[in-house]
Amino acid sequence: MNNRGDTIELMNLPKNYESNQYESDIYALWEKSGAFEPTGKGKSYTIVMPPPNANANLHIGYALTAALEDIPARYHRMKGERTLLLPGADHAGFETQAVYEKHLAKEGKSRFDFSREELYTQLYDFVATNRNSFEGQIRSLGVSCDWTRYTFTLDEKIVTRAYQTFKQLWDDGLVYRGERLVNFCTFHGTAFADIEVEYKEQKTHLWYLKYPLVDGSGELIVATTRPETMLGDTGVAVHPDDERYKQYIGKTVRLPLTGREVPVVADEFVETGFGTGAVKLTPAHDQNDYDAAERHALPKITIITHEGKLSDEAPEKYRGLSVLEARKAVVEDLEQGGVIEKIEDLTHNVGQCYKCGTVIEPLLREQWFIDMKPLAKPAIEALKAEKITFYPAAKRDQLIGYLEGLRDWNISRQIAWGIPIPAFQNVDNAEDWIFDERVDQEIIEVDGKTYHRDPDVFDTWFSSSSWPFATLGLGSDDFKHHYPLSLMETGGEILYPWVSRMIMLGLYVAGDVPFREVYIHGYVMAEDGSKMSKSIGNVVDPMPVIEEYGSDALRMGIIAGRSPAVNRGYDPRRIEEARNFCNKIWNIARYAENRLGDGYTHAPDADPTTDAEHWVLDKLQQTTEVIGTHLDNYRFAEAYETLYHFVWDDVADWYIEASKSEKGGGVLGHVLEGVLKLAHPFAPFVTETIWQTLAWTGDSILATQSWPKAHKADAKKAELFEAAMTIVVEARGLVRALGLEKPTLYYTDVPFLSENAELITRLTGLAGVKEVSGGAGLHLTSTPYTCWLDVDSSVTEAHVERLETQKSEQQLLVASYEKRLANKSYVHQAPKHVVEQTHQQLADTKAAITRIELEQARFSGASET
RNA sequence: GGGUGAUUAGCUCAGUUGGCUAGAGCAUCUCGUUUACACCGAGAGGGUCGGGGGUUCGAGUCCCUCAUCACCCACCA
Repeated sequence: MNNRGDTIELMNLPKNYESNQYESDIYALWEKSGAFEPTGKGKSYTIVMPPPNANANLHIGYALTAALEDIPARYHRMKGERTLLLPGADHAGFETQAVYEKHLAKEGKSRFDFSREELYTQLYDFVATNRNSFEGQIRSLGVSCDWTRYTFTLDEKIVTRAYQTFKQLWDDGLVYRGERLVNFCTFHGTAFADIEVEYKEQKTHLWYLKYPLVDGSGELIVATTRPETMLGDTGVAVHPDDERYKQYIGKTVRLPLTGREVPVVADEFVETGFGTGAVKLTPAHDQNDYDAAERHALPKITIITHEGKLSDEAPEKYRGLSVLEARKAVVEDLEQGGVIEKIEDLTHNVGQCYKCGTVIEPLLREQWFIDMKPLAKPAIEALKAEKITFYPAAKRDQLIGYLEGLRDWNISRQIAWGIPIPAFQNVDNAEDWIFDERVDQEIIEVDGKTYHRDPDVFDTWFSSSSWPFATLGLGSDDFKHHYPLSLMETGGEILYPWVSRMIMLGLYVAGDVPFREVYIHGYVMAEDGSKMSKSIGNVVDPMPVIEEYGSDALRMGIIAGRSPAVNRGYDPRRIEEARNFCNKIWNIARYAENRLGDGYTHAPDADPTTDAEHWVLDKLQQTTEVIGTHLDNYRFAEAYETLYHFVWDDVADWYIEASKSEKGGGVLGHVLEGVLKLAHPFAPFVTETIWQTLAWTGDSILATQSWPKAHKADAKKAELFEAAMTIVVEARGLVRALGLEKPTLYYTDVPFLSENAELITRLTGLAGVKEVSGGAGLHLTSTPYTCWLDVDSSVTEAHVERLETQKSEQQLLVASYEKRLANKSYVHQAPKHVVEQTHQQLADTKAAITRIELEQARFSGASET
């Protein structure tokens, strides 16, 4: 009668790990205990977390980010380093305002219904609500950050830092105000930096226009995709070497519709192969034309306003029309006048606002610019001197290439949600600008003169550039300990806008590179490999995943098999795999706790006695080293895989099974601790939960325990366990392949088998392992120890067949080894250890063949008699 | 146009400086009520590493080239 269920009630813990029962309590325990404050005595390890946008909930990609930042933080903390993982939130300037404007639109309002001050207050409240929810989500992901140092990008210390950096640039003459072409979104009413413009292919036409020469010597034909801009033309350019047009250089053409007379200039930017090789120049509305106009001192006529309408500089009949309306009207009029030579179809890229898709108009506007060349130079030098290590390494060269071609940076934004620019303009003298931090006032008096505040705010990235040292507090104790940061973990999309600028301003303001290492993560794509997007509706929310599978499972499932900077689809099967892994750890602990019993007292240095114990301690030692090396090199997926197979294959499948035949306890307790510690950076919740249930851990917290240390093990005894494993594997194989019914394994005079008899019996499902003085049966061929299974004669034919297959497989190997060793170049040129290895392989394989042949001989002899 | 990355088992992907018979998870097939776990155990099948050249004793790994895909940068008025 099986009364197991009735009598065995030993487990204190439920069978399956129910993550959602423990996670929030465990996080609260960590936070309450101050486990995440930088208290380590060793060297510093610091990550300042790229602050997520405070305007929305986190998406699944943030789970990857969280894991990539938290795993190294927990690992280094356990190694005793002074570890700081500093959290924050980003006001995300324009991003957030765009989100908020959508909210307003739903209520039938727009930003024009409010003053900038009113908008700012509303946005602050809007963001405050959202911050709570994503801070909770970061906790749910188990991120071991120090909340006491939490920083928001509009906190006073950050704002003040932005002012000071601006002032320093101002004093050094690196910031200037100038009228330049800016990328302007006429819908949002703000300018963008070059890298914020998104280019998309558009089908349009190429119009060929005839511009008559004033002297009557003919006409020039220019090609354009924007015929309406001809109203603002101030010249025509041709390539200086273009034979077709040399004769016209210096002459004058008369523009149709406006009648303005403009010069023909020679400029090398013209591509002779495109269009007609003659280019109309509209300096106020095209960057190339602007540059050419600067070189040839041509005037700039603004015919498009910031609202996207034709300006008063355009002929009266077009004024007030939108750009597209004007295009239509202009084309009609040109056709009437016979100016259009032909129209071709053309597909080309058009710059768009990345939020609303409005075509970006290059418009002239007074803005603050930073002179980037002097900032880029030291950054390039630092990168070339390899002061920062990149993962993957190729990103470094990419960044250098970017810095070498850098243009000046427009830091003015015409929005409400941001840090006001601390600059004031003399109301009586437009050229007179002063720096002043009294941004809460619109008008100030200085030296009897009246100044008016610049209504613009900084580009978000301007203040973010100081993030590494602004969060720590330049010159503070934290700064001394933690700057430069160890690691900057971020996505590839902000390599240019953020990473590059942090490096430049870190060097400029703080005098050193801001971080030693940069890890670029790939993106979490939708399951089918496409981009996740709200409009398509394939965005995965991490919270239900955590609810169902647990935070640990999400963390491990999402780093599994990922390489830096490579995009990959979200794979729920990996999450499930990791959930099962958590459960495996859980059940190892249940087994161990039961096995060790209430009377167990933990001794960290318990001596191994059995072969299996020596073996598992040896494995634990090796695994600790391998995981450490992987983590030191930010090979997260490899580290996780190493852990997974150690815990599952070595500990659970072999050691735990072996331990059932043994009495011990000390080593089991030690191995359990080792597993929990090694797994902790990856699966903090389940490991800490278990730690808290252990009788001997007292009030301690796993998160602040030390990383496993070496433990004595006898390599020879470990090898004996490997030998037992080999016997078990082959015996299982024979039992399966030949359909044997619970055979017995016999041997003669093998002490090691006597010692492990019970173990092998149970692991293989044999009737027993017995010593005899002699006998016949199926001999195992994979082990040098002489042992055999007793079987009846019905299976011998299948056995002989199997032997033949095995023999030919081994013979193929022998042939390949012999061929290799016969090659003199190989023997002489390959490294010694590789050649020696081949010799060893050859010997081992030959020995195996000898055993197979011996067995074959036994059976051929048996069948002959 | 320039650049980067990818292409390995049915699927999703590892494979660190060139060196054991190329791996994992999932899926498939077979067997299993062994005192932690069916979110489990034992086994099996499955790949000429995108094509073609080359370097090398040796190439999934390095070089050239072609093809396909993805992304980034620059833009042709």
